[in-house]
Order: sequence, then structure tokens, then C-alpha cells
Amino acid sequence: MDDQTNHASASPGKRMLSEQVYAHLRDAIMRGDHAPGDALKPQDLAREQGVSLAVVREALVRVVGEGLADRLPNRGFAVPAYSDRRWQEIAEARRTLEPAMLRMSVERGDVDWEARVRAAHHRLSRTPAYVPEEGEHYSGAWAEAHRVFHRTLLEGCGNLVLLETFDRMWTASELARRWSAHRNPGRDGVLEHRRLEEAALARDADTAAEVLTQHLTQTAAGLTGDPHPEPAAAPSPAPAPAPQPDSA
Amino acid sequence: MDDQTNHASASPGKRMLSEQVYAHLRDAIMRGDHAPGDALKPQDLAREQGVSLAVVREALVRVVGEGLADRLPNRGFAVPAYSDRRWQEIAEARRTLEPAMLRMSVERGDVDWEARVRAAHHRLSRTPAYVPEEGEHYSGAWAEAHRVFHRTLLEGCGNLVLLETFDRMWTASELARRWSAHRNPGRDGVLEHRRLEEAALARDADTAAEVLTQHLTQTAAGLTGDPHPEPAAAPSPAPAPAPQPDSA
DNA sequence: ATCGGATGAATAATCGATTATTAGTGTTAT
DNA sequence: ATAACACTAATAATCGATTATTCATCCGAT
Repeated sequence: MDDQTNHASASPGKRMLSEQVYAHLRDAIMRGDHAPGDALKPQDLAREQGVSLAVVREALVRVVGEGLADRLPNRGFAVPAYSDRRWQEIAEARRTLEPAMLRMSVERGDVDWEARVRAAHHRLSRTPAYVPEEGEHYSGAWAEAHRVFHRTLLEGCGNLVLLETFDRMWTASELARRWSAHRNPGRDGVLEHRRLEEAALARDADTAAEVLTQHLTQTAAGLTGDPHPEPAAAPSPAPAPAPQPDSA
Repeated sequence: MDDQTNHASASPGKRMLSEQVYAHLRDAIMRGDHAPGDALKPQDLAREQGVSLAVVREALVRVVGEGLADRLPNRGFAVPAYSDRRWQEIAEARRTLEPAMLRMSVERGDVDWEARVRAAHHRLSRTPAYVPEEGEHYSGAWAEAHRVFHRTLLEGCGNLVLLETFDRMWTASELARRWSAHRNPGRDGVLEHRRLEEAALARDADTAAEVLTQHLTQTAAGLTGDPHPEPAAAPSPAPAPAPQPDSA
């Protein structure tokens, strides 16, 4: 989670307080530290992180721009309430966009892309989806490997605008998933990912797109249902043996 | 530009300074008041509009989030430099997304949608693309009618996430167009729009999608080329008799 | 008892001023 | 003449404090 510790000279987002606060806030929301509907009070956040209101405010505005928070004029900021309707729309948007992007990738990807797909799939397949500490949810490492795999598959398309759109939708998906009752016990995400990799590297655009569509459809179906009642960051003991995460 | 004059109780963005400043800044960039590469200095903007740095800063952050400005850490904000590559990517992204959305619209749109499509097309067809005052560029009223027509066509899909994506890409397109040498003298945008309306209302998804794809492809082709050298808001006398704008 | 308006605490929004970083300019040593 | 360094002006980033708005509570009239 806190990965800003030792970056020698890496990212362009260097030492700007607002950048760190933004990243922290974003991660906190994605991790579920704040429940949907919860107010994000600038003063509290500022005190917690020992910074002024201005930087928190800037971070909040950015987060709102990404759809990770709502802003109510003169009423402050809040984590968006879970909306089944919105989740289904996100899923549909992904089904509209990603198969088309995957086709482009398969048609255009070069050898470097192939290599990166292999690497990403390997890493994903070797990362445990669940670890004892992190409660009922899949591990942060797995979530990241999962994201990188899906993104790498699409990166062959070479279109940064489309990839930005993918990033945005992925983020929205992950947040929705975090607050959904996930219920896809028999789902075999590992197999689906392997089939995706194979079709992509075989340059079989039709199959790849079809598999991805199925993948996304299953995920959407799995997440349909009630916004669950879990209070907030309460690691209740897993009621059922942890299945594969519903993995798109 | 100032369209916040007489909204009885319409928009949620009520009286918040940052909102007004944001809208103003956004419009200014879209109108071309600031040339690509120009620095957007918070102090100047604050002085011009008689507000504090904080609100200008907030507006700038939002504008950056929309892709209408770049941020260089510790170096301030700037209007993004024109990039032919990026423009082509935007055009491709629109070709990827919009025909698919139009299909959904045609399949799902109800009578209300049909009525709004007719209304939007009527308004577009009756709005002059050029007016003497506004130099070589199409009028603000036409640009808005044009946007509303295209958006209305897609609104039948009923997917807010996809429509948000459309809005984002449309904005990027308009900015790119503003700073491109537009060169499509013989283009008949009026005809293309009428064909779009007809196919949509006839519920002919294939034809509608095809026409839209052509529309977008022609626009992209028309805008390919050099980032032109016009200094900044310098209304040079139109060198050629104004043709239809390259209209997607 | 209930509705409506006054009162005050909480906090969102904005401001004016301070600190930190950058870019430019001039100077000096090689 | 040039390259490295010091100094300075401009401005980006941040802070602490002020003003404006909302929400809850309390009181009094019907």
C-alpha cells in the first residue's frame, strides 16, 4: 500500500505534498477504508496527515474528477454510494470497449507486447489471490497483477486515449467490486486468464474478443445483487472457504 | 460564454466561486484564448477574475483532470501542446466507441429519444455554422448544437458511463480541432448529419453505425496535418471562402 | 403536541501571506 | 571563451486564519 517510501528517482510525480496526499486518499478509498456514503472531511484528513486544508482539497478535487468521490456543493465530499445501476453500466461499457481494444492489440501487438503479456500472465498465475492477513478480500498484490495482466493485453493497441479510458473504467470496476457482495463461488478465473493469454498470443482476435466478453459478462453477473451491509473495514472471519475472486 | 445567467434552479453547480472560475477557464481554453504550450499562471488568472489563488488552483486541477491542461510539477500549468499523434488516437477512440454506442441507441431508444433526435437535428440544421464576428471558426452556437445532436443520437443507449466517456472524447476532439489546420473544403456535413438522423430514426443500426464511422473517418482525415502556426486569438482574414466545418 | 423560526456549533469555501523551487543573470576561475 | 557557481527575481506550493453556509437544536406561538 505505501509504495512511496523508496523511489530513488522514478516517477515524475516527485515531492509534491498534494501528490502524496492524493495517492494516499485514492488508495484508502480503493482499499475500502471509507465506506460508501461516508463523508470525506477535509479537516480530519488534513489533521491525520499533518498537512494544510489546501492540499487535501486539491487531492479531493482530483479524486472527484476520477469518479472516486462525489462532491455536494457546500456540503463537502463523500465516497459515492454503491449503485447497482452504475455498476452494471460500467460493466456494459467495458464489454463495449475492451473486446474491441483486444482485437486491435492482437492485430497490432509486436514481439515486445507478446513478451509482456507472457510476463504479466506468469506473474498473475503465481500471485496468491488471498492471503490470511487481508481478510475476505483478494490481496493487494493479486489485484495489481490482475490489473497489469488485463492492461498489458490491451496495450498492444497502442492507443493512449483508449488505454486511459480503460484505466478509468478499471478503477471504477474495482471500487464497485470492493463494495459488492461477490458471489461467484464456482468461477474459474485462472482458466479464463490462461485462455485469454493463449488466444492473444495465437493472434486469434475472434476467440480472444469472445473470451474477454464472456469474462466480463460473468463478472457482471457475479456482482449483480445487493449492496452488502458490511460496516466498514471490519475483517469478519471468512464465512465460506475463499473461492477464486470474480476476476475481471 | 456566460451561460450561468438565468438558470432558475437548474444545475447543481450553484454559486461556488471555483465553479464559475472553472467554467470560465474551460471555455477560455476551448475557445482558443490560450495557445497550446502557453503557461496558465495562477496569479494572472486570479488577478483577472478577482479571486484568490486557491480557487484558480482548484479550477486548474479540475481542468488538468479533463485533459485540457498539463501540469508540470513545480513548473505550473500549461495548455497542452498540439499533438497530431494524440489527435489521431482520439479519432480512433471515437471510431471505436461511438458506432457501438449508436447501435445500442438505435436498438433501445424510446419515443422520447426519437423526438429529441429530431429536435436536435432541426436545431443544428437551422443554426448558421459561421457568423461574421467570430472569425474563421464556426460559431459557438453551432458548435453547441453540433455537440448536442451527436450526443442526443447516442443518449438512447442509456448508459451514463459511456456517455461520460463520449463527453470527454468530444471535448478533446473540439480542442484538437480548434488548433488544427482544418482542411476539408468539399465536405458536406449537412448531408452527413441528415443521413445519420434518418438511419437512426429508421432503426437501421447497421447503416447508422456505418454512416457515423464514415463521418468520423472523414473528420480525422480532414484534420491530419500540421499544427498550424496561428499565434493566438489572432482573427486573420479568412483566406478561403468558409466551407462547412469538418463536422464530427 | 406540533410547526416555524431563531440560535449556535460544525465545517465548507475562500482569502492573504509565507515558504520553497525554478529559471534567469551575472560573475569568476580556468 | 567557456563552464561552473552564486545571486536574484518570479512564481509554484503550502499554510494559517477568515468568512459563509449548512445542520441541528431550542424556543415560542398556534
